[in-house]
Amino acid sequence: MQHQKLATIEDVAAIAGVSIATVSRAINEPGKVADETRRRVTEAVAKTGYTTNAMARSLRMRRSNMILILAPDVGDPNFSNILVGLETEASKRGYGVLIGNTQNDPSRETDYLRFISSNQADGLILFTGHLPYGFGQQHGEARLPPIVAVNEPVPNSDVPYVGVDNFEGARVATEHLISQGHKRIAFIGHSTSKAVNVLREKGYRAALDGAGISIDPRLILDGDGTTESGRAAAEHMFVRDVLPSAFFCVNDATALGVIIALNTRQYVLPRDFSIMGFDDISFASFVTPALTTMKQPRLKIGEAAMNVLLALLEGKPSTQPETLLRAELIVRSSVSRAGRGE
Amino acid sequence: MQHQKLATIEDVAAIAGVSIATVSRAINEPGKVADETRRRVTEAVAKTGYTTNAMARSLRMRRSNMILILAPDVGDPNFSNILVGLETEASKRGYGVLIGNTQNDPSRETDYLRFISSNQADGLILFTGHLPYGFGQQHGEARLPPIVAVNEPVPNSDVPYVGVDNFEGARVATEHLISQGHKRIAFIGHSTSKAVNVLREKGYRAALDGAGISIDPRLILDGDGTTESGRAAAEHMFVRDVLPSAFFCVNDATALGVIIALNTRQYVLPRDFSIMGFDDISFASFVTPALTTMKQPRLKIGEAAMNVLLALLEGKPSTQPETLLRAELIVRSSVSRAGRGE
DNA sequence: TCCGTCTATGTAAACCTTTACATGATTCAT
DNA sequence: ATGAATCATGTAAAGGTTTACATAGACGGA
Repeated sequence: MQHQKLATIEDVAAIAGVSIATVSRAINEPGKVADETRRRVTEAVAKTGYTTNAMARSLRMRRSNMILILAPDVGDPNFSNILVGLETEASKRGYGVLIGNTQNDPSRETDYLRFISSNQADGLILFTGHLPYGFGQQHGEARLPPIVAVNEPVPNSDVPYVGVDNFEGARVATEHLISQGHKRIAFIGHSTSKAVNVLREKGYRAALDGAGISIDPRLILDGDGTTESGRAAAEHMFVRDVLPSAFFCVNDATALGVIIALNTRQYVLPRDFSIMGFDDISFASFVTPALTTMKQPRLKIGEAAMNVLLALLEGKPSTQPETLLRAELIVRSSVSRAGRGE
Repeated sequence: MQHQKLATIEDVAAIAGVSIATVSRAINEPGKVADETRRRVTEAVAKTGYTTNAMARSLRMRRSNMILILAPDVGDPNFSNILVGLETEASKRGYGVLIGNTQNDPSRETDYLRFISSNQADGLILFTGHLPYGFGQQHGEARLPPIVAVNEPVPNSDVPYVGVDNFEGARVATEHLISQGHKRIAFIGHSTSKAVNVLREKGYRAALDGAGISIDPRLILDGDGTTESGRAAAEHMFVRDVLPSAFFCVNDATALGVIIALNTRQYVLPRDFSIMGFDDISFASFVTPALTTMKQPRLKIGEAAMNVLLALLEGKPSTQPETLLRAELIVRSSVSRAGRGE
């Protein structure tokens, strides 16, 4: 009773009194079949509950209508919201979504290639920022399928990229601080190694330039995007006693670190200092003070990325190398007007 | 150049000078093949970069080595951490993981059945708390594959369930409050419609019973698990002026609502009131005061659920109808010793 | 020496589609 | 009336495996 022998196209053909080719056509290209025949087939399908066997179809057609999504950490909330967009769009177009958690482990990355090399997936979405280890090796190794990178671009490649416009978002964020009267604005999270950090810093600089505010290098501090690095950077400023009136942090996690440092030093926020984050991760609205930040359009990023990939799969040449979506300014309470004329 | 015609088992057979049957055996049942032959096949595989076509294999073997995961909201952080466990365990055993976001939409649920009925997935993990709409209909409709329910059991069914032990967790949480000297402990989140809420309330009652504390029905308030319902419930207590010294909330979201209500009323926490949550969602450590709560073993839940499903797939009879995992008490700062002798 | 057993391998069917090509009927233009 | 073109359908191959069954050789015991 486990497997009650599902109806095949042959059963349908027998009942409808036609050949299996006609059944296939009636289902996939209804226009190519006479009205009366189509009716009989439809009826037979209904009677048997026939549903076409995806395996046989994939084998014959050499494609699976599946998309493989590779991410270093599937548990990352930032990822999962983008996933919703990816999945929604894929499902709309009849594609299924396969996920692989690489944990930045090369052997796991290689392992997932089997989905590609055995035709189990037609396309690939990468959150890892690099091609899976083992790709494009010698002959016989997995060929490159259509690929789209999300969040982290793949350097030195022509893989199309979809993500938030970090430069523009950082500029808007910094301009918001400027519009509140801030002139001494720190940037926490300088890093030459992460593309995201670099772009956001550029946006920060562009905003200050645009407002004719000269940049004080002592207000630009290193960070790696973690809460701890944010805390350490803020602490460092107090030790050196070079203080800003506002902190623009490379991301919300860093901003949280800054808030912790300032709270620890008994400052009242946002009276004494303003803080601006980037990302709008889920806890941003729960910190005290609630974090003013730039919201990543995660759903849209997912949808856009999947659409780019599906276009590629349909053979449409990739239109543009990257698709950038705007971040949205979310005003909460961690930013106030500059007080002491700084 | 798109498809460079991957090597097939036939190519390997030709190079190794054996039949395709032998190649298949050399790969899948190495013991059944002579050492020398096995060596030649292995060599030929290496030379061609052969990798078995999963579609053909699935077609022949009538199983896909894929698991379909259906969840109402894939973006839910609670889900995504469980997903990590599910995926890890599946991947270890050579299974792929397919995900479907139902958004509680019956038509989407039905839509995903195609994966089952076309043999694209061998088993099903359900987060939805009910069988997909359209299941078990008349003949021809999708047959039930092996299924495991996670987080929300499927009522009136024999679907095995894996989740946290809500009763036990709630008891431990309440006992913790009691151990801190609290006697007037409110329960926020009473509901007869959600299994989770009912179980947690039972745990709460059991702890009070165990400590010989009589239950004041006025301290048990309705809620649906949302932050707003928590805020409203706390507010309600002040209006009626029936006050506890501690709040045990059905989940962290509710606890957040209570904290917001108390902060708004200018109480100092946890000096004036203690608050205990359940779940340990990501923001729990960032609220002020940081929330003491019961941590769900999400990773383990995922792993356990997948293992139950895989056992089912291997034909092992389901051992027990439900697998309950213990929640862990996470002490932060929202609970303090009872102050005013209450 | 002969027979039965065991081992290693090969042959071919089955899994279920899609689709190139063939066929026969019908329509249309000349 | 005839040939070409169009249309609806059928036949059969191809897609790449796994595996039941067949075969043949080696081996051991009587």
